[in-house]
Amino acid sequence: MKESYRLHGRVWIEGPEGTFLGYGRVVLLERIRDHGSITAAARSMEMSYRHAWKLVDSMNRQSRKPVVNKSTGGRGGGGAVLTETGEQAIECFWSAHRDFKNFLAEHSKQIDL
Amino acid sequence: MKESYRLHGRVWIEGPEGTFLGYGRVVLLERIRDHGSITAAARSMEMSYRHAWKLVDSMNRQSRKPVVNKSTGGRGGGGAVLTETGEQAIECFWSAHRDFKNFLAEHSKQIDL
DNA sequence: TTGCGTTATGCTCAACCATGCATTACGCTT
DNA sequence: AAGCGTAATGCATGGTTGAGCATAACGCAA
Repeated sequence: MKESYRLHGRVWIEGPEGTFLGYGRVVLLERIRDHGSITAAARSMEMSYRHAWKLVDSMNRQSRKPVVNKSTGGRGGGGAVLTETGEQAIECFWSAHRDFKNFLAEHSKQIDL
Repeated sequence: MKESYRLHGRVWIEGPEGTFLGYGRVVLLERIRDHGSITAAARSMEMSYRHAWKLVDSMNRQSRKPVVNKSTGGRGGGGAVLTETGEQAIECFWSAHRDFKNFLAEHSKQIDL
């Protein structure tokens, strides 16, 4: 009997103001690291800059030390750089996320309906 | 150091058409069992009858055997009764949900930021 | 036959969220 | 001084979701 039912779900890290790190936010951080700007990062994942900026702002506000350093003006107009703290945040989330995926796979087998 | 960050999340059972069983749906099933009608169940949890009906319909469509038996007209105008299959569905979800709660609590301790 | 309470279903409205656009601030480069 | 690309931010728009209202169908009771 094939599994016609599967356990799905989502996890995120909650901070003082609500969501601190979720799947989309972490991917955004990675894109910022790879592209060097919020603009390019947002575009690469088909997210509006407006929204991306708000997410970064939310993460920075809730983190003791900034997750992303933003600069305006200058050489290429400015940009955004992932900090060491941001790198750790990514690691931390993926770790929990990986365990969660295993959790879901394991429990999907136990569904008998 | 107090846990200023905690892992949160949601789980649900996915069926052929998408969500089959989630937290709200299971609570709805329990209320139907306790009240004997979709109307009363919906009211008891401050949900519109419109929405509650759609959820029940969705669950019945995706289940091999109906989760709720509905009848129109008659003694009290009709009503809704939770089936044995529905009872098992509730059990199945709470089981996964309970394990998930433990998972979240356990991993919340491991967040170091 | 009339009345009642529930299921069943369509339609409109409000809230929320993200998109998209417009505009300003910024600081290096030329 | 002028230009460039990005951060920063307000405002209008569109899509989705559930609430709320209106109405019909149903079947038993009085």
